[in-house]
Amino acid sequence: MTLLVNSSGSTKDRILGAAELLFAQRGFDGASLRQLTAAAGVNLAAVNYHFGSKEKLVEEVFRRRLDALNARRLEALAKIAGAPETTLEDVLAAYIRPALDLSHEDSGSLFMRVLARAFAEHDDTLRQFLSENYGHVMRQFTAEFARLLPQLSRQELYWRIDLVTGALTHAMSGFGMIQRKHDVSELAHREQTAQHLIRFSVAGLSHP
Amino acid sequence: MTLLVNSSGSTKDRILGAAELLFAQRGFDGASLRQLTAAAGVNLAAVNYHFGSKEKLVEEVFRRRLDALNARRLEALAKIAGAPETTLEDVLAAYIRPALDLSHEDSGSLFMRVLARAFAEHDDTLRQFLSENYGHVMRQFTAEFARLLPQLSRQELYWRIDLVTGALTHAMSGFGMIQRKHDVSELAHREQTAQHLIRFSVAGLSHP
DNA sequence: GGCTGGTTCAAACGATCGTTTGAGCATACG
DNA sequence: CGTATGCTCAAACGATCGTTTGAACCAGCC
Repeated sequence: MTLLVNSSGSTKDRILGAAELLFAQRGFDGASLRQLTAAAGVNLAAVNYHFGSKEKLVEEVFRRRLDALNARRLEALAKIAGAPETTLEDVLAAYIRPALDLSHEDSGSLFMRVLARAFAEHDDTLRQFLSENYGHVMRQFTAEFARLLPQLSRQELYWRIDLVTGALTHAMSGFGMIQRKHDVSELAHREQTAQHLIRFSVAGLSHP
Repeated sequence: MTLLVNSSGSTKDRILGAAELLFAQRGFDGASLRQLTAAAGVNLAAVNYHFGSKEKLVEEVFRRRLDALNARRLEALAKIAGAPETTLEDVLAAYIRPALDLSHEDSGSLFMRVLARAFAEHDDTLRQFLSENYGHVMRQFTAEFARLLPQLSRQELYWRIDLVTGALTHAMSGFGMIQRKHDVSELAHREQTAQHLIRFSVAGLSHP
């Protein structure tokens, strides 16, 4: 069905691109290395040669996007964290905007779908990988939320962050897929989406 | 690893129970019919004999729970829909409480996990099945939300409902799994959870 | 008893899975 | 030129997949 993804680029990059697409469409188990390498236009053995195993390939698909994404998130957070005039909107924007930006670079929107899948899977190996490598990001954001919402108990705060995370993950996994009206520019659409997500999250986090 | 689920009951029920558990743990592709029938303590061929195929079994796992769940939701909604004194809290309670109740019947909490998986998978066959059979439920709730939030545009309302749905699906897929403090009764825990979800959803739907 | 329809069973079907192998190819360096 | 080194390739490995088959079993009914 799907033929040739990314006919240019190195073998590793072609594999990563095809993996992102097929993992998003059919899941980690559903997408086979044969479908994947056929779509990438590379030999079947190339996956094990370059990545070692299918599981390592999955991790690399995450690493390639999350390293950059979370770096941008932390960079944006660092600019505002601790400042007295910082608002909840600012912190949420630091978390949300880098993800929406990614969704409009090359085929980054597919990645948010892959991320949503990983979120729904309660696979221990994958969860541990994500927690070990990117757990500190959520920890820093949580600390800033706690500072801006001192009236909330720890338990209450965790509940709300969990719910917001679920909402954002779900929403962003569909973003970039929906048909956009032709008279709305991509940038305006992204800005509108950001506003929806941010306002919703502010309301969910800070309600009395 | 997993041995014998539901050693009593009919063959069909044993299969459905084991399927719910393994689909929740390993996904629809990840759980094989051999693991499944071994856990159920039935013969491998029993799945195809009773259900026709693995895909039909998946549908039956959904049907068994969703028929009852959505019937209860609509029943609760019917009691309050259209009434002048009905609040957003009431409508959200009609949607949320039946799901939390299910999570504390037998192994119903596993089902919410399966549902969350189906939500993350963008598989067309499964989505169509759910939409055809249970789409009217969300449509009725949406109509009532629209009535109670007349100030919102259609587009704005859909955005908020989508975000709330994502939050609830995520939260309920983890509910029943978390370790509960021993000094908190099950009923109190469920009520506390319901309050969290309802208040969050009200804030997300009705913020200015 | 004999027969029937519903159910279970072990065994096998072809297909597909992730992974490994060893030969072949290209480029770079002595 | 010779020979390493990094990479690609077709082919095969054993394992496991969903599904099918045909015999065996077992109630209930004539």
